Amino acid sequence: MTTIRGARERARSEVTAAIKTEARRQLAAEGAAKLSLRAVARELGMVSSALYRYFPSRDDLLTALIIDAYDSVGSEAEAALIPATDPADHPGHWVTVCVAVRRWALSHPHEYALLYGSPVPGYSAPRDTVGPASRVGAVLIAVTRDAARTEALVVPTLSEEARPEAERLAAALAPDLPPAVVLRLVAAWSQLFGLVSFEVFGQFHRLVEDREALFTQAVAQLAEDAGIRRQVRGD
Amino acid sequence: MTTIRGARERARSEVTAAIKTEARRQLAAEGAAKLSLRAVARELGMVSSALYRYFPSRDDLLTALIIDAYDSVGSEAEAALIPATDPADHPGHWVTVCVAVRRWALSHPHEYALLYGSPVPGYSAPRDTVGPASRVGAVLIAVTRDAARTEALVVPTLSEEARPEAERLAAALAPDLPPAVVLRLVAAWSQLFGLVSFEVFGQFHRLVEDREALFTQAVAQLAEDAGIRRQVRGD
DNA sequence: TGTACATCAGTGAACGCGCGTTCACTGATGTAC
DNA sequence: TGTACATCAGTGAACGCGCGTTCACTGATGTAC
Repeated sequence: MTTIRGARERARSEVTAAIKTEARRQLAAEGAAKLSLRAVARELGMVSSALYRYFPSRDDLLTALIIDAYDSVGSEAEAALIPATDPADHPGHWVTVCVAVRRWALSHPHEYALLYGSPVPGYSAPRDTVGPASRVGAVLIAVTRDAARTEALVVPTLSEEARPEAERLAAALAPDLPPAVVLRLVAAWSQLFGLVSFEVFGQFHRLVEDREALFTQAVAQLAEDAGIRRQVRGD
Repeated sequence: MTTIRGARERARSEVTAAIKTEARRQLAAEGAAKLSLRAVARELGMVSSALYRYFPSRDDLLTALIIDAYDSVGSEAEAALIPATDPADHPGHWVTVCVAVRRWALSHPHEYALLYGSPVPGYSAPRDTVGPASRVGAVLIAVTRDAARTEALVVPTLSEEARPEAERLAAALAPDLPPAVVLRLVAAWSQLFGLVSFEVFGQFHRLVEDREALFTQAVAQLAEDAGIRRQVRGD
């Protein structure tokens, strides 16, 4: 069929996009709690019941926004790796990715809160969010893998208590990496968001001034603890 | 005056306590968003307007709960230090404190979310919360100070970029400790809550099984990075 | 090419809900003389 | 010890708000013959 999509189909995707855009605007302005179907419809000059042609409920709209937001941070993190920097500087790559995540969070605080803050009461994330939610973690794994490939990875110690979990995680996430490293990657991943959350949620208020300096030193330490080193010789 | 407190005064503090208790119960059951003055009053067999004799607004009630919650984690953290363990094992003390915080969080998830999750929209924490909010951090400083006193503290490196902030933080929080250490303490403090938040907020769902093992290894690493060591000789 | 029918976006009214806060009041407790 | 007045906890009605969701409907667009 060479027919262009009919007017109906085109209109449908345009309106869907407009709803998401307006919803995202309200989310950014007021936070997830204040996001309401009625307000979105009002702003779009529609009647609230009309939105039900596009999203079966408020939760489904929220889910769409969550997926978009995960994709938004995820692609920022991925993009941070692209500029051709020193290919041997693996710790530098790691820090660059973390800095990109922090920057995204600071410029999208409410979307950040939706992803990494308190769970929205009564809402439970459906399966579709799992993929997009793992993109940032995947980038951290990629950086580590790259270090391993160029022999710039020092395997850290692994206690007997932590070994079983480390092996499970490695099998699930990166079977090509040493379990001790994967364990630290998962911990580092959550600690990265601890640093970001404290800043975004205001815990550093009147306490830390140069937050970027604190952040940079801390994430560099995370890379080091995971075993990521600067590459000594090119191969 | 040797008079016992009059009936009015006694009644007042009893009712105030009953309101807080019921509010805390609803907070624990449903989360901060669902906490309403009307529901609390209903449960107490009062009329909603009566609560205004005790708390001038919903936000003031929330503030009281926040302060209580900070005091609750804070005292758990402090209490974790008391049992007479090996006094030379500073890293062990550190881990014990962190474990206590994690345990409190897991058994009070909604109160945890109120303190360390997304800020409640439209609510801004008043001054009175600052003191209680710093108790956990103060315990971590105390552990570190104890290590320093017994020469079990190795001062980490400090980059030129981070030095000014490290010195500011040290001056504000613990002038007796090396700035490099204080910088890492603040970072560790936020990373500790990153680990806890990911667990409480469900990010480890279907990913990490033995969360205690992951947690323990990660916080032990935080202590090490801050320079806290086992004491070699008694003094 | 024209007609009959099916699809579906959007309307407008309604249901039922719960919330925070104000206000004039009643009646019990406390206080000063 | 008794009386007059002040204080204050709690009542009940009301204000004004906004929400998610359902449902019978109209009218335009698309499709099959």
